Amino acid sequence: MLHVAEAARVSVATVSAVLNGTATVSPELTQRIEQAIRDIGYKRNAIARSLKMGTTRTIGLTVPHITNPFFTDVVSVIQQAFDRAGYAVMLCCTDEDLNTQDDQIRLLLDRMVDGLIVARVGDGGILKGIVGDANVPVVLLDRLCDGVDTDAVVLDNQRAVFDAVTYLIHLGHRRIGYITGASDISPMHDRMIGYREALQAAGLPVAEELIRSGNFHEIDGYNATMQLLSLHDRPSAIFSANNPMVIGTMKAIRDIGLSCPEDISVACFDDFPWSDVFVPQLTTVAQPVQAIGEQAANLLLDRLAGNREAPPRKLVLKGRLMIRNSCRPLGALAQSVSA
Amino acid sequence: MLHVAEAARVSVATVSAVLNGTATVSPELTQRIEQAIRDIGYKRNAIARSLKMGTTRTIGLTVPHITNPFFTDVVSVIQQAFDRAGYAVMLCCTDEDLNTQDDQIRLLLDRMVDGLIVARVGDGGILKGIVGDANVPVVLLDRLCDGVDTDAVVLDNQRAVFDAVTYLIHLGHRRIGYITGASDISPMHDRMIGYREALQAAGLPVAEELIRSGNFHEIDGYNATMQLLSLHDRPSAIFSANNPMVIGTMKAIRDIGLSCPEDISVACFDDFPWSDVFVPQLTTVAQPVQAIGEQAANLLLDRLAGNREAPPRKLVLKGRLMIRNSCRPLGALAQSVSA
DNA sequence: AACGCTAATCTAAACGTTTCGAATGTGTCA
DNA sequence: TGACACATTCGAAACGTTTAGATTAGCGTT
Repeated sequence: MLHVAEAARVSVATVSAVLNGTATVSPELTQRIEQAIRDIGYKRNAIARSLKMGTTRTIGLTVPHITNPFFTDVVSVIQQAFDRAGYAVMLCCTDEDLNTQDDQIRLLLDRMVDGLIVARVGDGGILKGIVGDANVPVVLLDRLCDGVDTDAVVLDNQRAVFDAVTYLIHLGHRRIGYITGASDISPMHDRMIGYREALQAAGLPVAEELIRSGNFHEIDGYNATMQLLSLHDRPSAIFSANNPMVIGTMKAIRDIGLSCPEDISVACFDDFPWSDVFVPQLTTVAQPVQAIGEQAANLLLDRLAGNREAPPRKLVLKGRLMIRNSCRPLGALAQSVSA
Repeated sequence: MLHVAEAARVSVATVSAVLNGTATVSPELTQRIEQAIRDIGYKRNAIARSLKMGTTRTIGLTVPHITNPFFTDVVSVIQQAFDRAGYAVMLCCTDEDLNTQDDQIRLLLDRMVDGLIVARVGDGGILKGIVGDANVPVVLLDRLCDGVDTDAVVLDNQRAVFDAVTYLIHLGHRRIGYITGASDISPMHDRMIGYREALQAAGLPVAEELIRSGNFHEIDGYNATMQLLSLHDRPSAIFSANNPMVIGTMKAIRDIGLSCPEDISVACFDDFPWSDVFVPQLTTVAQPVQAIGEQAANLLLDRLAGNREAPPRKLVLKGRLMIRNSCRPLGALAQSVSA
């Protein structure tokens, strides 16, 4: 900027003024300065600007796993939204590990991000400390957090699973296996409630041996399914509470020599682009990823625009059951269908 | 830092010294300073540090689409690698659009990223200007760029497609449809050569009507496949040169009332987690995503570590044909197999 | 006791912006 | 003609670090 000022024979203050349009400067000088900027190929140093202004126009985004297609899609939407608003996005993957998440949040705060969108992990860790206390607004994504009262956008997980399991019950299924992630994650907790309530609402018992818990990974889904299928009275349907785990479920079914939906019905949480391309076409609970991402971005952008005082806002969106052909009717229903 | 210095009754220079270990300071003061840091909860301002040091310990990463599973995986690997090295990653999606890419590269450079990893789009745009000229090292990912002579890691695309198409020919296929992306993207260009060479090596003609070009999206693959399948002498196999497009291919086959592999064989570029879970299990060319991401990260980290003078390094990795059951033998071969 | 050497600490400039308040010039009005 | 308002422009401080070079203190030598 100094060079530009010299070339245009003005002070740096004037250059700054035309750059930001913050004061009226004569057409003549404006012209000279713009010319000098072009000649020199000057680019304003955003770091220096950030230091002075106290804002970086950068936000931090942390997700457990970017390879989970749900998060992939949401990250993509969020990135686009902030891009439009002139913000950069720093992306971190926490690998479902609380220490990693804490490290990365520290990394982001050190770099003075203006805001944070967090699909949190564990019990929240340092997140609890920075919400409210600090000056950086936080939006929780997908997962609420005890003791962290801030903006959030989540799914009505309970209702979504309730609907899906009720659908299975209507098809005639009575013993429905359920594979979940760690229950200290709010969506997993809520989904579990939805499962239990659906059974209870239909007057069915909740058999604890049909409930298996894993750590979100494909291998966990595989092992859980193996256990369910070796039960002496094995389930006729399995609901898998997240996407990577259902891959494990499908592989376990294949490896054990069964097929879906003939021998066992499968439904799962999270839709993905291939859902209706292959056989079986999976019945899933689709999350409105576009809306989730946009709402999260909007909540944060609103705070960044200065609206700091509004009380925390919690947006709850609805899932949608995508009925395909991975679940088959049982008993009397099966008769009427095949007839 | 000023507050820490006052609390510990020392100068800021001394605080800086213990923070960075850049000078010997007495145990007594060290102790006092560390105590003050804890008391105050002081965190060093990375922006001010960046301004002074001229380095941000942040890199920029741009990819065309993060929802393409190939890029998802590579982004994930790269993010982890830089995380380990204490770098933050700014992620941008260019949406296969050159102007968007230029905007985002400018955004990243404004923010003074220390380096750039780019899966470029279009003809490179301002990329050409910043390589060599500027002080920020650039690593090309997946896609080379004419006129941009810098570090790169790519696949041997030509060979990979050559092998895949040769495999189809060995199965007895003679008319093999080929669906590609824009040919100004180096991988697409190279893959096309591999396709042509495989046919030529087998003494087969290259029928131009079997070659269709799209813009990487599912819908493009769908339309191209529709066209191929309505040819009066339709192909017996289709090779789709990227992942989103093969979804379109599968949907088109389904919608037109055919099935894979009975009526038409399909193979494609890029493996994905579901490849072997559903029916048909897709035969794919798997890229070594882990290696690609790590090598790209290593190339850049090496430059960041100060090795600026070494000539550009180009790493070419091998793809791997994952033979599953989406391609069936034809003619005499089919006889012997079914016998 | 004067000297030099080393180790520990500090002062102050610099990084590249923004912005407040001061300075300068021009025109208007009494 | 002098006073005043207004429009432009500028000087310099500030943002929070790092670091070169200055200063000080302690100690062993002669």
